[in-house]
Amino acid sequence: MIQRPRGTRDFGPAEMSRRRKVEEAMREICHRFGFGEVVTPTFEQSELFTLRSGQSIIDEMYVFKDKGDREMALRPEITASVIRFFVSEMSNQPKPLKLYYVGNCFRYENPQSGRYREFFQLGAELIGSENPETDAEVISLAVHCIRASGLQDFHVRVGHIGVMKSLVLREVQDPVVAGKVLRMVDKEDFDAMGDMFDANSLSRNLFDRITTLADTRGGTEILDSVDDAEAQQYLKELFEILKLQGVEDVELDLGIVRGLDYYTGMVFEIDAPKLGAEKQILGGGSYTLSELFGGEAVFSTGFAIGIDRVMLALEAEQEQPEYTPLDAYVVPTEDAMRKYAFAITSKIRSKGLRADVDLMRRSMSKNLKYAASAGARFAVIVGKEEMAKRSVTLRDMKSGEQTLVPADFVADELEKLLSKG
RNA sequence: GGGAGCGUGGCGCAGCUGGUUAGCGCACCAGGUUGUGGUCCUGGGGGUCGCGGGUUCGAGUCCCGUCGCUCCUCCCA
Repeated sequence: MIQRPRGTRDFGPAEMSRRRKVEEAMREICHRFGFGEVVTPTFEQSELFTLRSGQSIIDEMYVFKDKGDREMALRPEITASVIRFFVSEMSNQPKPLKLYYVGNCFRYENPQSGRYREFFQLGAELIGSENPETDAEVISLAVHCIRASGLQDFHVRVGHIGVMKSLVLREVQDPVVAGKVLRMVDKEDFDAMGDMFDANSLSRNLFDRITTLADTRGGTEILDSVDDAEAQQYLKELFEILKLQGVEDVELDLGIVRGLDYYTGMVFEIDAPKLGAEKQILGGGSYTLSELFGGEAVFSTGFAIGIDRVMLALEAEQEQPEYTPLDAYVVPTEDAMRKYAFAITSKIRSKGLRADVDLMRRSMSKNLKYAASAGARFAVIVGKEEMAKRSVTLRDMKSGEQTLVPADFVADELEKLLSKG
């Protein structure tokens, strides 16, 4: 038996139906916000990703040499591809550019709950603008996407890495040491940071200010305690606009610090508290990546949603909706009626309804049983008596109620009954 | 990279200290039922007990190894 590769999943029809609904709802929100879809390759030259995230990620990617001896990687994320696409082919488009994507990504990691080697992301990038309203627009889009999925319990945190960066760069003279400090803050490794402070004879006072800042979170009222005047003003405007867009309940969290250099200011995360260990369902922020890929410096703000985790969070908080893949299942009462059954089925399908018909030459009794277990909302009984009157019987599989309808109007009648629920 | 738990028909499981033809529930297929499912009855198909080795007269059961799954830690683009 061939096994499924580690960390990958098969999705059956019922699960795909739920996933597609969530994905569709999010896409719809993206379109409403004026974002257009892009699709980029599933694999890229691996350099694209090491440029963005550093050499160390090579161990966590699926890398391979193609037949022309080029080093390729299955994409571990999609932002890098979108920015590559922008730099090489869309940089002369009118700004701002609003792009979104949905796709599978691959990371060679140890699988666990909410973490897979193949996973799915929906993300958006707003390219060419840098100001509070731009960031607010992107956060608002992100929050609306999550809301559209149906998830109730989620938590939005917004931070600004400029506050921490300016504090560290201002107080630590050696830029190499400053970089180390920032990375340690990112990893919340304050023990190691303390040791390094001692080794470089940096003041205990600065250490305390950094840890305090990393711990600063709360409502907009804590904005007043931000001692970086520029960031303070920026965040004030950002939160104001968010509120006007109906996005409240956003926590300010100055502890969100990304170690990577291209993050410029605002950073944000959303988690679903019900998920436990892997509870982050979305991450984003503003950055400048384009010059890394050989373009001019262009500011962008973007985010990516972990669709798999959103699905897990939805499962954790709500009953799964019943899967009814068929509006009608057509049942001939006897062999002589089978050909009519196909004609009726075709008639129903052509009206856009989901219909199926017996292909196993089963008895009527078994067919009704099958119709129920296959999740058909109605059975359409095609029998001799009805056909004599050019009619068929519709049977509501929930109530058992039956109605005789003219064969020519099956689909219309079904539509009417379906709309009643 | 470190740790924990688990591998027996499609799914969920039982199988006591080793003992003869490996079971149960659900699901699937058929018949009872040549015009009525979500009741019932009967029958049927489907398992090299994850894999390899060892101990033994005999291994699903004990020992060693190995692979896989799940979760935690770690890491996070």
